Amino acid sequence: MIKKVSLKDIAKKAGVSAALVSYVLNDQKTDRINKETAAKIKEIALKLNYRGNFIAKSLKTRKTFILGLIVADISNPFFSSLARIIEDEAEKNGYTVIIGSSDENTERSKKLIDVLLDHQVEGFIIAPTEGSETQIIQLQKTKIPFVLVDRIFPRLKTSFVIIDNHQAAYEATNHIINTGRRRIGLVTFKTRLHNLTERKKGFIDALSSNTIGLNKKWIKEISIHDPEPQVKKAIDELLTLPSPVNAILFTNNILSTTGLIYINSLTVKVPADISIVSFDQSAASDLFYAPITHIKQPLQDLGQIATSALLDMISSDKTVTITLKAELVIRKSTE
Amino acid sequence: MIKKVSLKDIAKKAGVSAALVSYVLNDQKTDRINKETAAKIKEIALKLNYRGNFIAKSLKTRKTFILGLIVADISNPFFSSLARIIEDEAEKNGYTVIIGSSDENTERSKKLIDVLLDHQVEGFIIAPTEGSETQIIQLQKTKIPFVLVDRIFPRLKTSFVIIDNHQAAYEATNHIINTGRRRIGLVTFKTRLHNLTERKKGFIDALSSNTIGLNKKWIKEISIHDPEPQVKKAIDELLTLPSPVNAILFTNNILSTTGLIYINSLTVKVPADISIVSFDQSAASDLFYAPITHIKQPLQDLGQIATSALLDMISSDKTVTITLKAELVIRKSTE
DNA sequence: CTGAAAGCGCTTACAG
DNA sequence: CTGAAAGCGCTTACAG
Repeated sequence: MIKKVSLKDIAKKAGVSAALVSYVLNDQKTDRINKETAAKIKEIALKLNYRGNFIAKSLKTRKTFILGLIVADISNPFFSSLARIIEDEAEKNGYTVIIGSSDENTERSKKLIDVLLDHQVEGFIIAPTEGSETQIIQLQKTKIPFVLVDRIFPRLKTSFVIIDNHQAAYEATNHIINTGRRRIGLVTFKTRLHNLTERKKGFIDALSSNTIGLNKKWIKEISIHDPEPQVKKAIDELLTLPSPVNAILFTNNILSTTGLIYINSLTVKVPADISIVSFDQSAASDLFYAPITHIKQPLQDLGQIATSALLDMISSDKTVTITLKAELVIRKSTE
Repeated sequence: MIKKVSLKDIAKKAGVSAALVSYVLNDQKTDRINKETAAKIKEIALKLNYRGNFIAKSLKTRKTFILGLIVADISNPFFSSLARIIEDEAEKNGYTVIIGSSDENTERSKKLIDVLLDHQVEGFIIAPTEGSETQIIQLQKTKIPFVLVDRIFPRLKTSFVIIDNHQAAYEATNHIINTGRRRIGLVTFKTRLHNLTERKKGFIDALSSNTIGLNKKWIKEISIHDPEPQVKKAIDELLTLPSPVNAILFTNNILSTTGLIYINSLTVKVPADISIVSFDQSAASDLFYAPITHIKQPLQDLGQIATSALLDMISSDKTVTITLKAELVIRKSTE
C-alpha cells in the first residue's frame, strides 16, 4: 500500500494534536472547539487530500460498515438484480456490500462465509445453497446478525425475507386449470431447497383441490448441474406420454429459459398445443413468440426489506421474518 | 461487533507471548520454535475457534487482500458473468472482491471509487462509464494499481484488457456483406465510450472496404437511458426507408435483446427479409426463431487476464495492455 | 527457542 | 478550548 496522509500529518501541519483533528473531521464536540482552529484543520485536510483510514477506524470502533452478501449464483439475473438492489439500499445507509457467489456449492459457501467473517462484515444476507444448513447453524453461534433471502431452512429459527412460494405455485397452477388444461407437467430442480419444495407442493395441492389425480410422470426433477440435456429430455417425455401434458409449469428462470429455447425448436405450438407458466420473468419469456405467463417476484421489496432488516438487526437485537406475495402476470402463453 | 478471541487470549491460555502465537499461526520461523509449543498453540487456537482479525492485520501489514471491481451495470449478464470470473480468479489468489455497479452514472462511479479507496482496496478493475475520465486520472495519482476492462480512454496511459472492437465489428460487417446484403443498419448507443465508437468505426470501414457508400440513415444511435422505445423506433425507421435495410448489426446485448423482442413481433422474417448480427450472446439470441449470429467475446480470458494483471501490478510495478480477439459465431440469422 | 516493545492510524475517556 | 495517553489486535525487528 502507498503511504497516505494521516491524522498526524494534518495535526503537525496545523500545530494541534491528532485528537483534535479527529474530533474536527468527525464533526464531534463542535460546540467546544475553536471555530477558526476547526476551519484551519478542515482546510488543511482538504488541501492534503486526506482520506481517513477505515481500517484503523474500524479497529478502534469495531464498525466496518461492510455487509456480506452470499448469493447462489451471481450470473443468474435473479440474483444479480437482487444484488444490485441490496447494494443500493446498503449504500444509502453508508454500508458497502461484499458479494460472493456460492455457485450452489456447499464448500464454496463455507469458504465465503469464512472469508467474509475474516473481513469483519457486520452482518450477512444469504441465499443459502442446499446442504449449507450446518454452516448457518455455525453462523448463528457467532452472534453476527444475518438474514436469509429467497430460501430458508424451516427447522431453523432465523431472520428471513422470502416469498410465499406455495401460494404462488398454487395460484399459477389454478390459473392453468381454469383455462381448461388438466394434464400439467412440472419441471423443477431435484433439491430439498425450501423454496422449490414449496413450489412443488403448491402445484400438487392445486391439482388435488381441483380433483385432478396426480400422474407421477408429470413431475420432472432436473439435477442442478448441467440441466440443459435433462430439461430437453423431460420435455420430450412430457410430450410423448400416452396422454401428453397440455401445460407445463417451470419452477424457475433457468429451467424456463432452457425449456423455452428447446420448445421453440419443436413443432408444438404455445398456447394451442401446450400452455406455459414460469417463475420469474426473463428475456426468454418476453421474447418467446407467445409471451410467457409468469410469477413475478417482488425483487425490489425482497432486497430492500432484507437490507433494512439486517441493518435493524445490527443496531438492535431482533429477529425479522417476512413473507411476501408474488404476482401472477397473465400473458399469451396461457390463453 | 462481538468480542472475539484474540491472539492474547490464546497466548494467555498457552502461557506464551502473543508474538509467539503470531509466529506459530502464520507458520513463520517454524525451524526455531519448539514443536510441542507450536502444537499446543495450534490446538488451543482450534479449540477456541480462533479467527484472526484481518482488520488489525491489515493495519500492520498494509495488505487488505481486497480488490475493487467497478462495472457499468451489474444486472447486465455481460458484467455479472465477468464479475463472477474475476471473483473466482481473485479467490484463487487469496483475494476478496468488492463489486460496485456504477449504473453508467458518473457520480455513482466517483462515489464507488471513494468508498473502495476508503476500504483500502489494493487495486481496482474498472469498466469505466462515459465521462469518468477525470476520475481515472485522479486514481492514477493515488498510485493504486488498476486495470480497465472492456472500455478504455485512448488518451490515457493505463493498464487495460479489452477486445479488438474495431476488428470484431469489421469482420461481422464483412460477413453480412459476403452473404449478399449491402444495405446494413447499425443500432448502437449514442456515446463516446471507446468500445462502442470502435465498433461503429469497424462497421463503417467494412462498408467502405466493400465500396458501399454509407447512408447516414443506416446508423441509429440510441440514448443509454430508457432505450426500449428508441430501439423500436430505430428499427421501424430502418425498415421503412425508401430502400429498407436488409441487415442489422447490434453493438451490444442490451440493444439486441430489446431489438429482437421487437422484431419478433413484426412480420419481417429473419433471415429471409433481414439478417441480424449482434455483439454478445444472450438468451434472446439463442431463443430467437433463427438463432442469432453473434460476436462472442472471450469473457473468461477478459476476466482472468485482468485479474492476474492486476495482481502482478500489486506485487511489482508495471503496466499491462492487452487486446484480445473476439470470435464471430455464424448461425441461422445470417444464412 | 522465546519475550518485551514499538507501532500501524485511528478514537475517546480523562485531565487540565 | 486542547492535549497526553491508552488501546483496538495484530506483526516484526531486536535482544537475550
